[in-house]
Amino acid sequence: MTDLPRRAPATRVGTTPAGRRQLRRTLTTAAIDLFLANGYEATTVDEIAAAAGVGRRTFFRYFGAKEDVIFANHDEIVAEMELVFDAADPAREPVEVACAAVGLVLDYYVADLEISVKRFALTRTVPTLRDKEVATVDRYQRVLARYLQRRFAEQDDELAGTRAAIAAAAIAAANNHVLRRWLRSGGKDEIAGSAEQAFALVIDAFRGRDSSRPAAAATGSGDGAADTVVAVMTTATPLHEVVRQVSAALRGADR
Amino acid sequence: MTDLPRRAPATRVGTTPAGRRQLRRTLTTAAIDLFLANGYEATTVDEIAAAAGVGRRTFFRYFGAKEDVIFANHDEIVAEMELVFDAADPAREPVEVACAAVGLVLDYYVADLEISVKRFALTRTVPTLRDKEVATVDRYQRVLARYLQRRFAEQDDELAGTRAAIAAAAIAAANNHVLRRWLRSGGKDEIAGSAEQAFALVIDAFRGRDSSRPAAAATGSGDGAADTVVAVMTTATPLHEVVRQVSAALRGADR
DNA sequence: AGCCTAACGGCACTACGTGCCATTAGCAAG
DNA sequence: CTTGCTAATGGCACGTAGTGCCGTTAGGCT
Repeated sequence: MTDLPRRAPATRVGTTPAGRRQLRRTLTTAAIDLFLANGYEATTVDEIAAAAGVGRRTFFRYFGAKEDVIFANHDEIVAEMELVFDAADPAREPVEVACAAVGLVLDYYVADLEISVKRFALTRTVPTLRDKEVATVDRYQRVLARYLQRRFAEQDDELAGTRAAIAAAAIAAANNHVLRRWLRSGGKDEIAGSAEQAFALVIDAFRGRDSSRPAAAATGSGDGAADTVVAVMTTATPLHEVVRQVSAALRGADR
Repeated sequence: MTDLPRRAPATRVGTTPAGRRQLRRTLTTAAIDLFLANGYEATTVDEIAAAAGVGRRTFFRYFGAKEDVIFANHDEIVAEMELVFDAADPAREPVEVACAAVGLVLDYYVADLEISVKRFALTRTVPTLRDKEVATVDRYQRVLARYLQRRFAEQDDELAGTRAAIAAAAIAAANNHVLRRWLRSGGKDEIAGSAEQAFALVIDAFRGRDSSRPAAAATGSGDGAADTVVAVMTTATPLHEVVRQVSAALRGADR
């Protein structure tokens, strides 16, 4: 008789994909702000859900665990990385392709500066979240390693597996290092250049030794101790392309 | 009156360090066997404690969390790695020293083949444990990175931080790759040789480049829509240095 | 023999994560 | 407009991890 109805539920936003995305984001921002204000452990899922205007049970339908709430969309990024692999020029250096793919992670972070910086403050402070982030990075890294392993195996590299694992780790580390430095600056530093610089270190270290590729950069060779390379390009050329060209040219010079 | 005493507690083993180590090990092996038999999630801490003949509360005095029980002594390993760094010949290649230090991890795993193999079966299967292991590896990696950063900075490497992070990741990845392959073979494969081989890949990739000096990149600016950059350098110049110069030049050209 | 420190067990409590179910918003069809 | 269906949501209950607290007592010391 006096069955008090449980409660009038808020409007049903999860029916449309856009609505789901919106609510996910609302939950994420609410959680981040609460974490920063009161601490991660001290914040309960109930509070997050209440701040977002939904029930606790709904929170767990959107995020499998409390710690997941600040790491939005790693699945999307992985899927996009796979697309990069599929679309990549098969003649291009595998490590370069992998660097380009992992660069997508940077893009995602840059696109959401506000959240990225706050998340960084949390992952630096809260061990649980740090570990979770490390695990996330490890997933990217395994995707990279699988791709590199395929490519290296094509090149008859008898150490393809080992080299792929090492190179993937190096690429992920380069990405993370640049990313963290940028986040520590609050997103103010220049990032594209330092990313290219860091990736260049990796590419330089793990260049395949399948010798030359055609290059737009000309190599004027002397037969002295050090050959000379003259590269001409316009400032409209994206930096990563510059690096690719110069790298190829130097490789062509049997460096 | 009939105050039934809580229970006759088992003999108090934790008073001596040797006793504590023994009980830790008992808990670890009991946990591993239960995990393998019934699954990680399905095994409760109560069951583990009971199997080891102690109370649930005591379990949490020995391990901070359920997932920690299968990862014994990472603190010891880190401490030992620091010792290796302190005792290392300062003239030796930093990356080599770091490889030697991380080799200690291999030693620990080899010394406990039985547990190592079982733990591996778990970390391969249970996501929670996998993530925990990844986090553990990340701690080693940071220790390596700090050491390498110091050493690289001594060598006036202006990219010491970046290079250290990348090299540390590569070293850790090499170690893990070899370790996992060995564990997958049940500890039957030869390991010392493949470890040397993998480390050689890393050492080769990150050999110190104290030889060459940079060549300046000149920026010839036109005031058209796209400026032109002419970079002149020798092939002895390491690629990362080339990139740095070009990047700086392009940035200087108000890119 | 008597004390003292601390290892241990038990209890209670909070919060996470999940299965289950009733409710009902939003939509499609008549 | 009405009816019916689907699924998003909220509430409830339950198991369990992890923690604070306290009483008990083993093992060592004087």
